[in-house]
Amino acid sequence: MNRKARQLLQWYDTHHRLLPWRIAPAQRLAGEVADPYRVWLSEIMLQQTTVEAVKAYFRTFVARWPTVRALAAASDDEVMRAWAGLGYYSRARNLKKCAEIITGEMDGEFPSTFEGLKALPGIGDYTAAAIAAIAFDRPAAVVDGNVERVVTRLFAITTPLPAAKAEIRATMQAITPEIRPGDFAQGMMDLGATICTPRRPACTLCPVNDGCKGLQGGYPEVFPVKAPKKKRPVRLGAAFVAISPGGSVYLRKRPASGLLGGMAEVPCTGWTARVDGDTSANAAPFPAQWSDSGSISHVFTHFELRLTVYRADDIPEQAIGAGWWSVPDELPREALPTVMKKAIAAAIPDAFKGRQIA
DNA sequence: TAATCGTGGGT
DNA sequence: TACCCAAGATT
Repeated sequence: MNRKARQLLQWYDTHHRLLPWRIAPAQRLAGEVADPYRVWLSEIMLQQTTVEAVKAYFRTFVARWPTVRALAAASDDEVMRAWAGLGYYSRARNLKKCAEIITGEMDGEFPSTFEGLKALPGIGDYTAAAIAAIAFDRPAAVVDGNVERVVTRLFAITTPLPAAKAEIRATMQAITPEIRPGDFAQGMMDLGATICTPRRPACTLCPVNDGCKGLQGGYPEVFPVKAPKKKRPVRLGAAFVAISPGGSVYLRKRPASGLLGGMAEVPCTGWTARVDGDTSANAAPFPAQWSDSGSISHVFTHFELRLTVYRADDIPEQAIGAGWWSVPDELPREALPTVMKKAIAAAIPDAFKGRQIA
């Protein structure tokens, strides 16, 4: 085993984070192996998402669906409702698809190889390598944002991301040990999350500082070098909150693909990342006494959306298109993305009973 | 390769 | 305020 891997594993043994999806150290030392289902579920949830945000969702999911078979047996809507608020909703759609494939075509067993895992929906290079290493003890090169930072610093890689990805992966592969590859991968990520941080890394506490080219150069924090990013446009639109005499809100389902695909919404004008929508009450989905309830702003990855919110009361609970009327008690359990909860809360301040929306 | 795809927290 | 960042995948 190479020197860096040995140092990193020794550090991980005493400094690893205790997380709900990891097996306890004592169990690990006793030879117990991680449950591939829990590893997979956590890795999907953790894609571009902070550990803190994932913890509660992970606990909810495993309590409700303890096995991949249980998840496969759930309805699409149940899964989308449970995922609401976590973002990147294609992950939830692919999660369900993947569970169905594993249950229906693989006898409930996850593939144990990188290639087999990567062929499944929602599993790309990172996730396939992570599951292979953590759940199946395969020496796959696990490269996430933490590893990109740690590796570019260790080896002073000056190629900008994303062009540097191939070089980083090859370097990670070269230092990944045959023994304990899963712990090595998790150790690299823990190191990036706690010591080798984006700003002001704690190099004096780093277990591999003796061989770090970035530290030797004097400015480890300049790594990884990244290509310049474009600025985020502002888009406009309107949202319409129709309320029945009983306090129900009219909702409809968004198209299965694209932004917020498959999630619930209040009727909106046709805003997209590229095009503004109408912001006037004239654009309402049906005629009513629409009154201005102010506006909300929501920041997506690639654009900012400003919605003018309109409200209309005492609308009879009649059929309108393909939507449905959601009673007050059900509203918090609908598959509403955060931007829609904000819009509804602008029109009905206590719609979510003071619960934290964002 | 470049866009698309959420949300929350930190500085 | 305005960025940056977070266990990326898909098209």
